[in-house]
Amino acid sequence: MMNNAPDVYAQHPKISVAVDCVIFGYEEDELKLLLYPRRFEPNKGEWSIMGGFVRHDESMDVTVKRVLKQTVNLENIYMEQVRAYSEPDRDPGGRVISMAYYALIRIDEHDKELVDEKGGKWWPITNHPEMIFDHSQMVSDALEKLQNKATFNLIGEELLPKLFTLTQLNSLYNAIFQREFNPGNFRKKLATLDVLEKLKKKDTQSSKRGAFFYRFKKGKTNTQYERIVKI
Amino acid sequence: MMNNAPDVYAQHPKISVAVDCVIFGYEEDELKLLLYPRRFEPNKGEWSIMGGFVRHDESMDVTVKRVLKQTVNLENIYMEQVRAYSEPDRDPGGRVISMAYYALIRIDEHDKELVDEKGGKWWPITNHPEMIFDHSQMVSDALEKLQNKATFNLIGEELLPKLFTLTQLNSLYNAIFQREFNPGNFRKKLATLDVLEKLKKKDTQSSKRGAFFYRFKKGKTNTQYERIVKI
DNA sequence: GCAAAAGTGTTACCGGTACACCCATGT
DNA sequence: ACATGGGTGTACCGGTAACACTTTTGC
Repeated sequence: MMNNAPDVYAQHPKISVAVDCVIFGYEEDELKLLLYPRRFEPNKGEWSIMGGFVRHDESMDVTVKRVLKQTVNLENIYMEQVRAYSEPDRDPGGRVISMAYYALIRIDEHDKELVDEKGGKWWPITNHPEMIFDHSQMVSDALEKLQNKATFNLIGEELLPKLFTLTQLNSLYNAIFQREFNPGNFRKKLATLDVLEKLKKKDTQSSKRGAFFYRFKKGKTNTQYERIVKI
Repeated sequence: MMNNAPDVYAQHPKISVAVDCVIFGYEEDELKLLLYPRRFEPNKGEWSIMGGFVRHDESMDVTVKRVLKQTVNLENIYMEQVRAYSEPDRDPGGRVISMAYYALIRIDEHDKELVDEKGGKWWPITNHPEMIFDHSQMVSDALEKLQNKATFNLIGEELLPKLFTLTQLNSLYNAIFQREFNPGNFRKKLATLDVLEKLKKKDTQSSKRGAFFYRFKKGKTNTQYERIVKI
């Protein structure tokens, strides 16, 4: 396409390149991921994460954005590269190199009808089915990346409602790391970070006393390098 | 090639896929990287890291191994994926998606003649020339990855001689992080890790008293999850 | 009053840091 | 003897973990 001369590039093999995106959401105190039944052979009907092929005019980031738009009808999603999977025989249907990503979305904001239409289903990270090819590996690598991210940045903005309580944030961290952080110590740690803004309003959904709502301070998002939890 | 039926895969674009490898070495108390003058247009003669195209029957790891064999004539090299670079216009010569890797080698063990032949040159990480395309970005991303690795694993086995002193290891860490770690505290930290084996022999090259040689314990390599240095 | 979740206070401990100091040896 | 790098000891400080305790409110 861009070649206009006898070209060293032209003699090299070309390969189908895809992205596969682990879509994480948070609901009912659980970290969940969105899986789809594969729509064509090979392995038709088995569970997989959503993916798409990289087009000639797209960077991989753009491909993922397009896939997310088509999948959950959301834009401006937080996402991150996980790693590339390139074993020649990883996909029995043909030679495809795939770059895994993970994305964080608010489950309550996504397009449920669109997901239903394509047979998508949210699964708890602690209890999901086996997936095609190396997708199970992608999921576990993505979770590891997410945990790493959550260690050095206070995440939650992309997964929680815009207003949330410290208890909810605590529960999110419990779900991500699959362990219980001490509520007292967790909120003391948060207090040192200067990323959250306390509001006057209270959430009375889950307690009689009510818990103050918080939100992320503008401009502080994803700019922290604090260590949130110990490894 | 593997297609044998009307195939959904066949309709998708195919793209040239390359790997580019940041080769790190350690010499004269400095972390260095190996750069080459590009051998063809566009940007012929400008500095670049070594790369190669992924063949149909190769995983990316295998491609890197092949490139390293051809470049420095070494095998069984420690290497790690950095990230993918996929902007459509990143390479003015054509559409190429590149996966960046870094590799760690012992400078004194590599094939200097082979490197010379191709115009390769070792540059200190603190003072290297501008590179083609996004290679400068690859180098800085690779260094960040290496620092991250060195934070949670005691590295050195791949960069230092088989026998080394704690002072040398200290200097390596200084070079990687571009700061001075306190020698007393550094060696106390090492003592808690149970990865190094103290030998009876002493190195008398750089001091009158002599410093004990150490080596990495078998089986402990790259299996540590300790935090070596604070971020 | 009591249960239940929100939120605070107290204390002990561990690990990092800074830095002073001792050790061994060639010249 | 003294300079030089190797190596050890110590004292302080801050963050973390464990956990007891108080607050608020609906029932």
